[in-house]
Amino acid sequence: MSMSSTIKDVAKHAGVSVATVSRVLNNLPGYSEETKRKVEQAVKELGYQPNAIARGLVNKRTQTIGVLFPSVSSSFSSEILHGIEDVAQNHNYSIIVCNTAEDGKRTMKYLQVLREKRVDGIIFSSGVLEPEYYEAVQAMDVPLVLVATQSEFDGAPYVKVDDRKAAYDAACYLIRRGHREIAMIGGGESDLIAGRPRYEGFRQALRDHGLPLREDHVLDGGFTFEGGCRAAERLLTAAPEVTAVFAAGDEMAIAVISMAAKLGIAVPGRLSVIGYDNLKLAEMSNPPLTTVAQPLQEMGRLASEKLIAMLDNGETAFSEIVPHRVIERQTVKQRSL
Amino acid sequence: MSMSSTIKDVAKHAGVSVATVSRVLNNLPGYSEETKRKVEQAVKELGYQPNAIARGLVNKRTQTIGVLFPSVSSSFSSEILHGIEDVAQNHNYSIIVCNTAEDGKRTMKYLQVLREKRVDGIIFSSGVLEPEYYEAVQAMDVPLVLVATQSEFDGAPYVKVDDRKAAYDAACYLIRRGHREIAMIGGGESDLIAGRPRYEGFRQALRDHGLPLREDHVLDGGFTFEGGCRAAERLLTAAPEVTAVFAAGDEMAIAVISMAAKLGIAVPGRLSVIGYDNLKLAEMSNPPLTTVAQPLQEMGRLASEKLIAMLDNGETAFSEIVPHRVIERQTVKQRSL
DNA sequence: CTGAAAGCGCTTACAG
DNA sequence: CTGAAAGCGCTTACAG
Repeated sequence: MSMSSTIKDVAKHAGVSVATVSRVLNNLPGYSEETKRKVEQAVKELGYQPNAIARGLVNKRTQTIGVLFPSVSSSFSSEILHGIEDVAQNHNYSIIVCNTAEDGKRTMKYLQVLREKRVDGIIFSSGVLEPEYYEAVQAMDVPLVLVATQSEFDGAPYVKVDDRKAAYDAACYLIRRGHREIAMIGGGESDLIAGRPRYEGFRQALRDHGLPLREDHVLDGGFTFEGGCRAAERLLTAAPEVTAVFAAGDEMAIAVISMAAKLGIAVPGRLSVIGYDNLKLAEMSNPPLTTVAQPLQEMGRLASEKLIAMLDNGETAFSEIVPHRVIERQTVKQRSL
Repeated sequence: MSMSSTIKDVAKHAGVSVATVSRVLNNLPGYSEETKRKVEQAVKELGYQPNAIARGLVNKRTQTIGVLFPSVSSSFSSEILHGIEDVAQNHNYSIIVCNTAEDGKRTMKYLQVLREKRVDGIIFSSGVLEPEYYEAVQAMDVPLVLVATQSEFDGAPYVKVDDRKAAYDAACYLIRRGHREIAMIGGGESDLIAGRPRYEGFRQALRDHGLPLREDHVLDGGFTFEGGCRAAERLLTAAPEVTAVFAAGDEMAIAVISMAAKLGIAVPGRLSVIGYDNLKLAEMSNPPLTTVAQPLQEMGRLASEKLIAMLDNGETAFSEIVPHRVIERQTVKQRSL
């Protein structure tokens, strides 16, 4: 094939200098209509494509953003990615996806790669931003935005839901529906981002409604379907008095439903369940899952917009708490009091 | 912050030439242990990070791969992406994700961006490779690998399952389990990649077993949950005689289950269903979904490996049909004959 | 074993 | 309105 042509070829072909070609290509001022025409003609005839790498070298801008996910195949991450990618693409940025697998070594290696590749900015999704990570991005001197997580570091604005409040609302929803013996399956107290705060919100709701807090009704499902199954089995066999459970993640909620079915417990007939996230599988659940929704795609969009505003307009970004809301479907029953 | 240092700074600091620094950085021959030590020392002291953009400009290699998906938030795509990303990362390649949204304009625009950014290769996932797309990547002169799709173009090796055979096997499975009145909900005859072939396999299986082919038992669910619901509703209300349905996609299979539940039809008691794909939601289904599995993550890995073998070793890649298999869970019942 | 120099394909003062 | 030249940060013959 024809060797891909360069700006030099275009200049020669059009009978002008490379400087002039560069100007018309970049819509800078300083050339006649006539030269513009000649250049555009030459570009077309040669099928010229600018080399973004060369451009990046001089501009020190690559028009690419690095995005770090703890897992790239989860429905949770892909929704966020979708939002990020969409606005990025509209603003002429490309996305490099990085799967950290929640592994420190891998994360640091990726940060290194992103640095060498000179990405313009970084989005860090849903994990804890270790000091080590933070320092690494500080060192690369590019803006950082967090999504579905938060941190106390300066210059690390985040966009997320108020987890505590969302969990609080989930519990209140159950209480309003007449439930008194409510259990919770969460992601583990040691997870300070998505674990602990939801337990706290849950406990607070019970307290505020004068309901007794039974710690044996508060379990850890580790945010996975399997963990949710184990926790649900333990709960449902040991505590027949509970009429409702709040699972702080849809996969765990689905696990509760599955386990209930296996144990012959009707949902929502004998057991109500409310989830968290509103993943796509929530509406595909059988019965369809009532859950508190995080606007994941929108969160991705916002994070992307904030980062790009910093990049393109030098704006400073502020953290943003996005609204959650409970989506009523068919897994919660109204109990007569 | 300190301006990020360059190879020149390192050279000066170590008291050698940039050529020498480049050599030790790239493990080329030609320097004493002593200089190597000095250079490494300087690198460390300055916190030097090579600039991959500059390197890319001269090497004409960016160590990045562009991956095109029709949808980036589907469970299907994310599994493939996961596999691709994993092997890419192990071979020092980064992934730029592109969401084509199955839109021609968007796809072409992305191809253009990938060209300007000088990606080393392209993976095209699960859609039809239009001639226009093919020509665009031909013009960029980089290797291309297809995954979960195929095409007749030269130099477009693919890795996929044998859709026709997989559908054939799904139907056979149902037949072996004693079913005679079998329906199918597919993705539409006009989809030549994942639609038509599966209908063909299905029909062939019935024919080979001397079962009558009722075209009113063959519907189009468009590969979506909603489409699956509509098709299932139509089918289940109009054809009470069917005892089993093959849904050529897990989401549609789940839709059948949901619709059956809504209609008071027990699964698998009165209706058996087998899906296709083995997405994560298949095991979370209630009851757990029997389905024919495509090894999506592995397919992504293979595609990535093939592309990288072409890139790094100049190997030529061949198309590969990967094995499918039916995963038995709990939605198909054995009927006594 | 080592360095000076050209070159990758652009952009951007600077001078006219 | 236009061009010559320097420079972005590397790699790679070439010469020694």
